[in-house]
Amino acid sequence: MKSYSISELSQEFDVTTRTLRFYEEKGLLAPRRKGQSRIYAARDRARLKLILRGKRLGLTLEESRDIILMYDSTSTNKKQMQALIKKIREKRMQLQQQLKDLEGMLVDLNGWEERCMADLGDQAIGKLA
Amino acid sequence: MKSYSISELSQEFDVTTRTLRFYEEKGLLAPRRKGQSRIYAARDRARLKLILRGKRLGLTLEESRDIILMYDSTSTNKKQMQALIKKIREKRMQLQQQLKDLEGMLVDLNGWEERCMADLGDQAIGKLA
DNA sequence: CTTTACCTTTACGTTAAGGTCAACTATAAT
DNA sequence: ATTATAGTTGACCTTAACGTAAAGGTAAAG
Repeated sequence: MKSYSISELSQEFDVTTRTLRFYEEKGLLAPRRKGQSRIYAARDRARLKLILRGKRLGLTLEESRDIILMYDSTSTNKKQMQALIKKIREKRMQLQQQLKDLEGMLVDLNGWEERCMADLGDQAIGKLA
Repeated sequence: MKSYSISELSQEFDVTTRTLRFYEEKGLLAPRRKGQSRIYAARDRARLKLILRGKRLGLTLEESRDIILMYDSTSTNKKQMQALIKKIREKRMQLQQQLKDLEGMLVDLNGWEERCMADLGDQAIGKLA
């Protein structure tokens, strides 16, 4: 299976090596070692993707860690599962609110752009007149 | 026109008064004064809404300020307008990426929930057997 | 053998977005 | 007059998510 050095991974995802070490420190990544150097496997790469997606959505690292744990969670006991489902539902509600916000903001931006373009047109016309 | 005291506004949007003063300090709000007390107008309320929407989407206050400035921007000169359009497009691209991320994450969450529910079902069946 | 390129750990610094606390001020009610 | 309620400024504190610098290990290349 393909594996990566810290600099390979950092370049691929455009983060610093410090960031990768930091994520490890926080329990989000767990590369194995070869000597003292870190070796990242496909699993770590996948996790990093999840973390970065989370970041783009404004999740904290802790929230991303929760999500990663969901990915990893092998079927546990009933109480734990129910707690997990509750968390999932909460997060989904929040994401759906975010979706609304996002659509609203896109509408705004599109409106503005149109307005701006129109104004630019007016100025051009003004020049011709 | 309706106006609001700092505590009215803070209660309506569930933020602290400190937060409102902080936003003012950062140039995001600009209530007028009556004596030494702040009086927020509909305009401030609208701005606050924008700020909070931005927050939910993970925007920084500075980004939200930019967006507010777009709202306020009365047709300026051509260079400025073009810069504005560029910014709008960048932001829109970013939001569209976010939209993808969001949909991806919702899909994941829905998948997990199903899996969890299924597992819970299995356990229930196990109890009956 | 030493330079070069990567890698390591340790540790202190920084920024954003407020929280918290202290010390007032103003106004209204009792 | 005193108490209560809402407001003010100023100052320092906190947390997350890294940045940055110091000091050094390791392995291949010249």
